[in-house]
Amino acid sequence: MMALPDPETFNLLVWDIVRQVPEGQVTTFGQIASMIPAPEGVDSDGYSRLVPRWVGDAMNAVSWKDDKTIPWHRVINSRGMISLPPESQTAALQRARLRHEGIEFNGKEQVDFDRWGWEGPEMAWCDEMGLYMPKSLRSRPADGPQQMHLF
DNA sequence: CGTTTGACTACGC
DNA sequence: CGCGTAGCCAAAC
Repeated sequence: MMALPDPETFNLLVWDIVRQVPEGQVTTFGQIASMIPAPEGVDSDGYSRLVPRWVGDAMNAVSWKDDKTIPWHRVINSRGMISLPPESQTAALQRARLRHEGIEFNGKEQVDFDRWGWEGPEMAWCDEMGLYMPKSLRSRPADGPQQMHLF
């Protein structure tokens, strides 16, 4: 698919991906970056090495104008934390929105990816967009708030 | 123009 | 584990 597009086009693509993240789930800058093919090819494990920092730039542009069609608050860093300055107004807004969607933070202000991490978009959508399927952020099946007994 | 600075990550002590 | 560092490239200084 396309080589690395100009920044404007790149942002549009990133925003399209972010729009796929369902309410009540989170993704990371790195996970999004790994979906986008880079001109220099892919890693040994099949994923592109696109600089996740650009994804951060794209998110910064959104939160600035607070485009309501883009759930920018669902994008956090690989440590499971909000990546904005902790004291900033924007960080507070992001945290409030995530809490409102039922996402919890542990004592270290981290989100548990095993419970709220996005597993990526539908494969059909990726094919259509010419993107890689990302690795799931979950290392084990999500155990809901209360797990169900099978007898 | 050279420098500095990022909503980042992976890796090594 | 936690913290420091190197590597990334575009944008702002």
